[in-house]
Amino acid sequence: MLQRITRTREMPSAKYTPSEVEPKWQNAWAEQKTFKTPNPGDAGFDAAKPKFYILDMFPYPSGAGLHVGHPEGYTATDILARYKRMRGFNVLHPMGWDAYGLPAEQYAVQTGVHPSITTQKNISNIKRQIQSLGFSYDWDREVDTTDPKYYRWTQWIFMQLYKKGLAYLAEVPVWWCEALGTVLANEEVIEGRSERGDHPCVRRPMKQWMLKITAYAERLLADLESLDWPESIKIQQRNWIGKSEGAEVDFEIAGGAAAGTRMTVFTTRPDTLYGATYMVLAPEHPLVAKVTTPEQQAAVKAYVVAASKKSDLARTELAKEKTGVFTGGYAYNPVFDRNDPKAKIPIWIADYVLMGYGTGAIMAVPAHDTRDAEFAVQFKLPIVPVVMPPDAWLKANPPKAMKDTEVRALREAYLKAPHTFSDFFVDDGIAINSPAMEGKPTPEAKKAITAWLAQRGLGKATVNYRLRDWLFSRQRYWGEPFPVIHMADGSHKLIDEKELPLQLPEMADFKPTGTFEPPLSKAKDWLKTTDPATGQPATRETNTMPQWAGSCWYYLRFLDARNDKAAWGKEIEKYWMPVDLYVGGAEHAVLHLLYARFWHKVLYDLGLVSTKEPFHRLFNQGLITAFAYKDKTGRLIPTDEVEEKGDGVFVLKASGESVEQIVTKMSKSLRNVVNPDDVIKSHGADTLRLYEMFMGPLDSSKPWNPRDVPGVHRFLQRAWRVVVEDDESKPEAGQLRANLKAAGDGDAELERALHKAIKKVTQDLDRMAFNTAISALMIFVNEALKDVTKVGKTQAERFVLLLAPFAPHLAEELWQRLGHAKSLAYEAWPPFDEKLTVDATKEIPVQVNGKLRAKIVVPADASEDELKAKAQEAVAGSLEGKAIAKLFVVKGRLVNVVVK
RNA sequence: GCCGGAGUGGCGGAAUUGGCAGACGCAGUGGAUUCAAAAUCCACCGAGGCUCACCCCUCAUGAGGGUUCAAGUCCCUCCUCCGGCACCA
Repeated sequence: MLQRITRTREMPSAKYTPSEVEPKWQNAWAEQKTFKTPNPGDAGFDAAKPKFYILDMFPYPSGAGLHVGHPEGYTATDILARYKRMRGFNVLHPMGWDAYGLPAEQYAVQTGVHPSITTQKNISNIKRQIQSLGFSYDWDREVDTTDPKYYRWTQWIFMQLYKKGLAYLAEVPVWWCEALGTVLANEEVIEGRSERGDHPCVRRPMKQWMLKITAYAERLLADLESLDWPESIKIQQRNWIGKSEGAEVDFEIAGGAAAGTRMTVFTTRPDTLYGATYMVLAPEHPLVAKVTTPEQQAAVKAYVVAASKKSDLARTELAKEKTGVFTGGYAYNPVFDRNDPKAKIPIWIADYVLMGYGTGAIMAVPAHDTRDAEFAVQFKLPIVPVVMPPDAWLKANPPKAMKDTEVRALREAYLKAPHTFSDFFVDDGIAINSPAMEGKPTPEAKKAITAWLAQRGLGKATVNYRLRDWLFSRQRYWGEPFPVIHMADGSHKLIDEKELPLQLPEMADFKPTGTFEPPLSKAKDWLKTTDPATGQPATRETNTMPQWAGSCWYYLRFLDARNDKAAWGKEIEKYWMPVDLYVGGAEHAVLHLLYARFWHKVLYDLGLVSTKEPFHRLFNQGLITAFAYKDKTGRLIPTDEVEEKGDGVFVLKASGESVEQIVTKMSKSLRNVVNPDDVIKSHGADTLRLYEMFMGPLDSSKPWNPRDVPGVHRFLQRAWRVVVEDDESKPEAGQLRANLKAAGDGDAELERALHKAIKKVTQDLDRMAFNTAISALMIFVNEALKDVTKVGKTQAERFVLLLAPFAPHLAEELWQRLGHAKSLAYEAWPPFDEKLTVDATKEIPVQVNGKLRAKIVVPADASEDELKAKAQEAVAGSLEGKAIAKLFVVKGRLVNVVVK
């Protein structure tokens, strides 16, 4: 009896059963450490092989677990990792956890459960989910940013930045969220409310740690050129860095208390200097108090106070109308003689000028700048044209009364009254009313006036960046503590490296302090320390680092994750870096990718890494969306309230009212969220992997259609059937098909189909076109199942290897059943013969005057003459009585006969 | 407003350099198998027309124009959707 049960268990299944096959192989890979990757110097390391570092953006282990968007990118990288191993690469493919984050801390505030407990629980859940998909990560390299063994080195890198003078304390305005009791990063606040919880936030100045990313602005911009990244991401980074070239120009204040003081403005259009009819200072500008006359004092003060209460946002988005106040003061425009009445121009303050950019002061040229124009119109300030637009512009934007007027008249009108034209001219033209550069085109005029100013010590060419320094501290508990102490005299210094990691104090109470002090200020014992160098009492920094810190360098820790002597080994870094392919969502286009590049460049300057850039190639996967429905009033309807009535017609179950199918982000309220666990349970991990890749191109967003999942599952069943007899009514059920038991070449036509598939899959993997690669596999299986007894053993084997990166569990099972004891993970990728990828004969379309008229069957390599002859024969009927004007023959493609 | 990206059957999507538009999958229709069903297999499956049996014809890749023997693909104008930035002088 016992024996019988054992025998039954050992009997291989006849049917494709993912729930048996998948855990079996996941366990085998884990036990045998199939995907453990040796480093240079380790046993088993083969230096002769080329390297491939393929990285996923590591996830935040949220309590909600994985959604189907995560496995999309992870599956793509896993397929490529497996493929590259089979192509003979040393593949580095790690995974870890970006585990600091606000949710765990908020949960701690509500429940008192320590964030590390919540975090570990979430990590183990999400790790289970990731492992259930059969990804080939080297789990011996797993990292967790909240692990002291990891953040010790995050703190160490901060110390390097500090020592280089790239970290400093500054009083800056930050978002304070009363309800959450913390400061939030700009990106965590949307329209003045917290992203999480939707609580109101206010701007207030606080002392914060800043990192001097602006010192690297030029290199961060220039080195983008060398990267194989999506152009859209590069453009976003360029915009964010916002380089603009122009000039600084000094204006001297005329009269009053500040007479003679120089006021410097930044402009990208020094060529319009003769058109500057007023000046504007940001309300926070230090010269405001000095230039304001006693009569204007009250009005200016009121405006400055009002502006300080507005957030940056209110100053921009809500302010459709320009506001400002005249200070009563004047300045001399340096291009005019002091005695010239045009030289003296009024100084205003207005909040459309920002203190944080350039010098916080501008020269206003209303004729050639839309913002200045709006302001000038509002406050009736003079508008002087100094750039003559091209004729085409004048004709396209004439004053209302001057439509169809000739250009000469338009030019005269422009000189007299540019504001009467339908738009203000802000582009390049010819300098006018500008003696120092009269008649010069804008680019030359800029050079001329900049040189003119420099000669007289009145200005110089300057480059400005929009990029600001990085606000690097948060008033939170759950983050890396700064390795910094503050002395009684207000100075600060780094702690000793031997003290690392500086661990977070254990706390029972995570509630906000109720003041602006961070939660760590409550850990009194931890707070007080002494400076070992001087023996003086000192206090620890109570801010913690932002979540970005840990993710700025995790790709480096993966190289040498268990090293407790250094953050990573030098030789190891040299071997693996840079990351060859980095895959993740486009939401990190700017922040994470810019911060990581910044740190990497600092490490490069310190000689700690060997490459200038961390991520050579970047690929953004698209969003996975879902279907929902919309009724006539535009109301969104959850999926489960709708049924389909044939071809694209959907109606409400309750009323029968017809609704429209639309695509949305997955959301709980629309009940269209897909949980990967459910898909694995119903169809298996290989089906989930395959469906995610089959949906469409990796980089485009596409809707999840539950109805399509069984389609790819059926394909896997068919693939199984190529190898295994699955008819349970037959005595040989569950066995290898008879034609596969002995070596054999298989069918010659099928061999061609196989070579076609190998070629297509190989080429498609090289261009990351997974959907079409899978389609090629399907075509082969369809071909093979036309007569499954014709499949030869090596054909089956090569097909299984081809399938392996996509559906690794199924492939391993079939590989084993084909008689192999070892995993196929390191088997050589099957080669193809170009000659066998084309059929012996080909069907060629024949067109007459571009319209399809016939098809001819010719040998694949038929000559042009042969095609010509056959084609004319085929369309003889259509050619009757007509003269052939021309004959186009595209070899192997088509013939087009042009007749008159 | 500015900068990107995209519009192809009922649905997801294919289509090397301009060369048969709709690969592959889903859904649908008809049939085989079955006591029946599931599963599986076979056939059909853009729209319209034709003496819808066979052949064949016309139209069709968001709209309109253009270049070309030939346009989903190249050029111009416009529309719609998605993403990013938003007074940066």
